[in-house]
Amino acid sequence: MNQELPKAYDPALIEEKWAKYWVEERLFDVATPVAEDAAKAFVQLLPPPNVTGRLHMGHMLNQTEMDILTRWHRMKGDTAVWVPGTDHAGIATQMMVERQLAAEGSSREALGREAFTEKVWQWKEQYGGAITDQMRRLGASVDWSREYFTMDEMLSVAVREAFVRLYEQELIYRGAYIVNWDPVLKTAVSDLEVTHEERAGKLYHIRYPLADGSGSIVIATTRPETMLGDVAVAVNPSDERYKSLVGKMLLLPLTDRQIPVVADDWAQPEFGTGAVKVTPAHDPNDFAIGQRHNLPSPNILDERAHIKLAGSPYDGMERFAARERIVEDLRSDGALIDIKDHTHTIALSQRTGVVIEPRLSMQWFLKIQPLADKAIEAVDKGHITFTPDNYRKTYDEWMKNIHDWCISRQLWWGHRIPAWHCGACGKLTVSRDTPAACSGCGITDIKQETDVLDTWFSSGLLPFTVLGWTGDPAADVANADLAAFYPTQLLVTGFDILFFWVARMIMLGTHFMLDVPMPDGTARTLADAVPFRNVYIHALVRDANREKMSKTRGNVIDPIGVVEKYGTDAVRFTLASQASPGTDIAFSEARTEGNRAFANKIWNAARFLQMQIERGREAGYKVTLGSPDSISLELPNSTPLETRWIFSRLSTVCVEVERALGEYRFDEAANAVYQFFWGEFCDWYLELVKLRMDFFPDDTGAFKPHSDVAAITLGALVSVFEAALRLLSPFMPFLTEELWHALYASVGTEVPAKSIALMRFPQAQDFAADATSVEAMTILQELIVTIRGLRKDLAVPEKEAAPVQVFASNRIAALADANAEILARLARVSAVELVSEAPAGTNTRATPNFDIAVLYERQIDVPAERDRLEKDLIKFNKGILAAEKQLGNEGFVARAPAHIIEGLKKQYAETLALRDKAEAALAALPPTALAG
RNA sequence: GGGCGGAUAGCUCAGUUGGUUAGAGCGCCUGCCUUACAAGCAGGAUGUCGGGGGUUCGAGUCCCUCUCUGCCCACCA
Repeated sequence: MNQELPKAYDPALIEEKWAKYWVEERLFDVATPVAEDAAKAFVQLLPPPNVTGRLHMGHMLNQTEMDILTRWHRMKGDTAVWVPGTDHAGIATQMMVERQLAAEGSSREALGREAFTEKVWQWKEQYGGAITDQMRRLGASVDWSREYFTMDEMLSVAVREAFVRLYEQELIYRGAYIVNWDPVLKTAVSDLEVTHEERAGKLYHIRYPLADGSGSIVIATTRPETMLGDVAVAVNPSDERYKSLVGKMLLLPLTDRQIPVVADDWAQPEFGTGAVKVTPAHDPNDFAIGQRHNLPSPNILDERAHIKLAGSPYDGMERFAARERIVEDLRSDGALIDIKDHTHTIALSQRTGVVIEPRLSMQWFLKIQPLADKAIEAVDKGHITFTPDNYRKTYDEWMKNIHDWCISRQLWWGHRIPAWHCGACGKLTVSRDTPAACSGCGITDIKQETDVLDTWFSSGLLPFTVLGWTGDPAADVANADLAAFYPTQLLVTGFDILFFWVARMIMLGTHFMLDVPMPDGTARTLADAVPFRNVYIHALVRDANREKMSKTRGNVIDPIGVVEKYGTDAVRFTLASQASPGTDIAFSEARTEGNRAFANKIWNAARFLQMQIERGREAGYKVTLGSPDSISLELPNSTPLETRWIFSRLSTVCVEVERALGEYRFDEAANAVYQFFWGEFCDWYLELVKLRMDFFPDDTGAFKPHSDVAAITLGALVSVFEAALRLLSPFMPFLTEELWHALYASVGTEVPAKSIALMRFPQAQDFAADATSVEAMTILQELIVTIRGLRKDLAVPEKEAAPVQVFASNRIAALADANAEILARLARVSAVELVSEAPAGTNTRATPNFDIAVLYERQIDVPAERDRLEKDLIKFNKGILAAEKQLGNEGFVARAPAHIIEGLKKQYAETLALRDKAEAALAALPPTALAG
């Protein structure tokens, strides 16, 4: 019945098993809570990965952090809900399928819209689950019953509702404006989807002659090909050079058109020639000039950014080819005056990398200012907090300079805009449901808008749409999920989508949820309309050399790869232990290896326990596992020192972990449990426990009579370990699950829950704090370490026991005497002799608390000892000097707090004593022949 | 052009509202196969806290400045 654990930790043997178990048992599904549980809700929305996505290190960090927090809250008794889902990712997914079609020799156009969309759905069904499958494998404790896809029917209805409401509120408008056009995707993209890059380019100086032949103006441009769309040349009204020319007509070279010279402040006299050509359809600034001067906006580029100008020799030419031709033609016409080198930033499409073409086109926009105002206020008033806090400023800066959001995309994959065009009267019918007829003239021959919505429009609504928001106040106020789970508590995400997603959720969340009354029917305030209360922005995961991971660099670390190599728990722990807010993470395999060693350490501690339990049982000791929340509050009188100590330490670690996780200091939390488990529980407690649990039968096969100490220790050992597993569980869910079940199996008790994840998170008050024992233990540890060090210097063989002399205060001497067994075990001491004065000789060591001597015939290595003492002396003297300087400083004595002064005085006295001893020891060293 | 961050041991990083003589992991050196663990145990070495200046009784921590280095935002042809 008691299955023995394999000797070495092997994540492959346990992880898949538990990952499957957690999902199949639906352990993390959360039903809509009753009111009192709603108050304890801890809700997070997973930043939805793209359906096309593959898990990368950033995801894994994000999910590790979210999972640690979710598991922690769940174990604390909160209603922890982590809602997973995937994003339809309009552009990315469409590109993916188009690429596939191209490989098959087909294309989206060949299929037609309906068949293509069908094809994308098929693709999604087949491959779209890859990333969520990876999440399952990594054990993310999400509520799979609430999994969503952004194009699910419920969410699509909500998107239409949101769109129509915004339209009705006159916050959505349609119009012809300059947008960022991606000529490869043949769609508009938002400002955020454009990146800027500095490149070496040319500034072309071109002469535009005056129509009356009286002269000319030389303009400067980086994009000569757009001259075909010029409608004017602008000069600054204050520019004396051109003042007389304003209002005159120019002959546009290579064409038969005439264009006016206009005066506009935009033209800067210092730049180029001070005269700028105006191409309203292909430059946002020129568009503005055109508006100011009532100029036409001829569009000379098609959706592929090829010249589209009927009758022109350039018609059909690709834009850069056209540029070359036009420059050549201008040159032969003598209109090209000069070409200067000119570095400037150019706009690139984030998705395709192609140069963005500013292009006048009909698009849908969201009027952002009213939404932004509320979103700014929500953060200003502290309804939403950012960690690290400096992102609040970044957010604020962006929000205050925000432009209207182009929400339409000329794609086929996505939420199709719910607007219908009427060919007869031209009126738009915007409607939640497919309208039967035009709302203007009533004809039935209306056509739905072909554009779809920007993916971020739907993801910006998620915090409330995933909870079933309908837009109908009566229904929404009665919606128990919305009541219990909105606002969500926390959003964990990367800074890269701060504007794309976080800011939009805040804007759309406050906008729509303000209209939904509170569950008790009262009006909702901004404080409760926000989509989340806290935003934790996590770091970027870089490679071990701090290089940004990228496909082109070829340094992308596949999380699944490292997980297979080291185990999910080790990778999680590595990420957590490096996740300090504000700094990027340099992911190192060496560190992961170290944490796999940690997992192995835990594993072997469990094996040790199993062995002890088994031996104890053979010797007739009964082991039980009590209720986890009252393990050690009252310890029997005969409880040995180290057990009092370990419970007290456990209590302290609980405080540290609780604080650290509360501040999103995953690194500090992870380091605290690591240090506790390895540095205290394993290194000290387990070693001391061996001393107490002498379960072995003697030569005759008989066992010793039962001792209280053995019984108490065995019980405590099991309890501490069980609690430690719970403490570790949010960080290393697989390993702790496995060992927790194994522990109960060896004790012979049925597990009190289906999973350790459903158990109580250890709390400081669950364990007896005992400052006296901690202090005593600390002294003992110091004694042991000192003796070990001295033994080493004396070259005492590890196995050999040696007697020691201890000179110390009565209290410490008594402690050493009373715990001679411990010294014997951990420092290989054969006898402790308390002496009344400091021992002298080369076999001694002095510390502030005690002096000790290891009695051993062999002498210390004299030159090495001299070296050591001299180094010590330098250090002591430095300390003494510093202390004297400070203590001699009147200002310090007068103003520093008392405890600082006392501390310094004490340390000063100690250092003086240590220096004297070191000097004496140095003087007492036998002379050595110096070798040169 | 604006804004934000970083510089601490060989490497990767912690370092609370300023408080005693600065830490961890990895790596390195030495000795141990001590029955939970060699993915281990024990012991050890290692720093002008980027440079300069200032505030303060006291600065890795606050201010100024310089150097180096990341990142974000930006419609100058």
